[in-house]
Amino acid sequence: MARKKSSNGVTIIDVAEEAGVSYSTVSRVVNNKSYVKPDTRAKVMGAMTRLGYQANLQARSLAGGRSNVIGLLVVDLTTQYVGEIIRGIDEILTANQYELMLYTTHRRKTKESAYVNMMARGLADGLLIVLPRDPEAYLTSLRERDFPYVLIDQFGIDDSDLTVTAANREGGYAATRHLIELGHRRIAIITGWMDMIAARHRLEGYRAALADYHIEYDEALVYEGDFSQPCGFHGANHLLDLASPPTAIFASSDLIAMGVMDAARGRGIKIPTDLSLIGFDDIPMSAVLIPQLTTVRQPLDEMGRRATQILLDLIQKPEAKQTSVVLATELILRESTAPPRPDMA
Amino acid sequence: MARKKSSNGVTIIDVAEEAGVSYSTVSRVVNNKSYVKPDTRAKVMGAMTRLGYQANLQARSLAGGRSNVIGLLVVDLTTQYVGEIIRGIDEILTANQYELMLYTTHRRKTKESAYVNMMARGLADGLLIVLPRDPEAYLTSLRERDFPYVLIDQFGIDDSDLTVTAANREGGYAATRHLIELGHRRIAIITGWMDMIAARHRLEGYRAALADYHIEYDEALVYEGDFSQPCGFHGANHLLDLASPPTAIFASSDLIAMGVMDAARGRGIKIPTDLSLIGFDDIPMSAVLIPQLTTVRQPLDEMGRRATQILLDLIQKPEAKQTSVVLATELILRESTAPPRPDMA
DNA sequence: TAAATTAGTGCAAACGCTTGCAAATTCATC
DNA sequence: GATGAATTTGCAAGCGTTTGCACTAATTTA
Repeated sequence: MARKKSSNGVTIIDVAEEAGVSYSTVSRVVNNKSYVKPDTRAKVMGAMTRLGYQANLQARSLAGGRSNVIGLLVVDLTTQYVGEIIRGIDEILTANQYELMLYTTHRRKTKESAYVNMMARGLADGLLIVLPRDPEAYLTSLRERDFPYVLIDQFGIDDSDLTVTAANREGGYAATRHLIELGHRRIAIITGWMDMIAARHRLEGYRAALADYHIEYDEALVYEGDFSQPCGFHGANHLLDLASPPTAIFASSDLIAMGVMDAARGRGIKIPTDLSLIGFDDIPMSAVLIPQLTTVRQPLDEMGRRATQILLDLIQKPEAKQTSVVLATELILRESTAPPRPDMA
Repeated sequence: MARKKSSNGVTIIDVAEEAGVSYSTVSRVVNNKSYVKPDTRAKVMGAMTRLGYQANLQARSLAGGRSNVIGLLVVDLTTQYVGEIIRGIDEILTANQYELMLYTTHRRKTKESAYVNMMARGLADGLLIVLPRDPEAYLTSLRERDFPYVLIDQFGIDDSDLTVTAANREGGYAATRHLIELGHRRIAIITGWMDMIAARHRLEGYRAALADYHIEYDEALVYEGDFSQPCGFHGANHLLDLASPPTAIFASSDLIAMGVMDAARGRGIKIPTDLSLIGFDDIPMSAVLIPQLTTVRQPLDEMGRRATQILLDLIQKPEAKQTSVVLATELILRESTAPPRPDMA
């Protein structure tokens, strides 16, 4: 192995020499530990900046048993979804001097376990897991060895799992109620990918709202999608072809709603005049669509923030009890919903 | 510090004991090093799986001088752009048993340097840098200490910097020529964020094509945008308000094109009948727009792949000379372009 | 003023691994 | 059946930190 050591050398020992103290003192200064005389501290600080000292994370982690790195397990990065969450995670991590190690599982999910193990083996101090495929395998192992982790937008297998989720059910309810209150009675839903709990909860909210307002649940008005734009397009075409088409559509994601818009446009159907449309997520783009999309906002960045904070607390004060969090969703009223046309109501 | 050692214990020594060999032998097995008797190897392998051994990356890196981790420096994660690139990076990294460490710089760009230093200090074996803001500062330092890195979608400060970029100029040329060949003469462009080299190159391609076909360059037809959808919307409205409006628009990004579509729709202008539109990037969404967007495909995933491969080569065979890469862009013909209306041509 | 604290510092032993070197074993070869 | 080369293994010295323990110096306290 013709590997040159890449180390650019300046270690804690060099600093110690330069400052004329022992290396343990330097370590104490670096870590803000107890008992260092102000003079000494100053001397060491001086030496550090003079030499451009930069702690070696590897060594620190090996010796100290912690790495100041958080692992993040994610399905996929090509949607804005995760990006927003990461923005929140990042914010908290930066403020706390932690680094982020990313792993996307969009390939073989069998490798998830190996990765998690590696992480838990010293590479990371804690794990943030977004929407895992089938976490049972490694979650058990993490729990056994008491390794800190928090799940995002996914419920745990075990009650003891800490999770941060959005109030999807309430969001679905709010969206549907909004349509009902506008006067709609034939309200369709295009669901998300039903493997995901979020999709199921949004549907549950829809059903609950219908029930509360004594509107009969009609299976024909439920189109099973997968959160994507194409499924919105197809779903809308399917629904609008019904003998008795809906006057409003609740799209389980903004992407779906965009597909619906395309379909409506293709058929010369005006939104919101002829058809009301409400989305879910409030991705940035929904504010610039024409018409601007009424939707349910899901606080993704806040989810990232909260999850990270919980994880850090878990790491730093293991004795304190943490609890799962469900963040409120918010109805964002814009232009895509209106009362049904009198002749259609 | 009430930190329990999170190590779940099984080290190379445990494996050695279990297998009845010395720990150095185990190390050699793990690393596929020379000179291990097949029997011994088998015994060790057995012991490893029995004990569930998992190498401790920290220790390995400390001792061996390499970490099998690649650092990735990125501006922002909330667009698909980086996601696609990461997909490619990930592919190569996984195949080569490397891990990804992510750093997004959307906050204080002053910290970029600190991060890069930390990485270069042993945390990572190499660095992939996507679209850095102002890399001069740390690039110099990296170069000095001979630390491997590759720039993506950005040109180096120094000729010796290795970069992977797309042929933006050629793409801009191809897009414009396509419109010209359809018969358009008044062709507008909405540019990207001109701080970025890619945006400037696309514009250059546009100008070059006009020049080659002896069409006069008209500043009034150049709207300076920033790659975003809103700028496309405003740009289109501005351009279409001109006394003599364009019959075709070259949008420097698909997002811009979507904004143009919105604007056109708002004005009752049909694409491509009344106005031809071509985008750039070929984000997945552009295939599902109505009309489907003609665009110039930029191979983001391939860019990630190539950059990663170069970086790995750089690390593994430092003696081999690597060269920068410019990847071809590709004109994707779909529905949003057509010859100009006879009365407008 | 002596004894007991407390603050400040240094030494050395890990942490889990890689790797150069030397010792031991094998295997041809004569 | 010995000789030398090639193969296989083990030992020990780090890699750059953190941290418990011991020690000294500065404060209190009685």
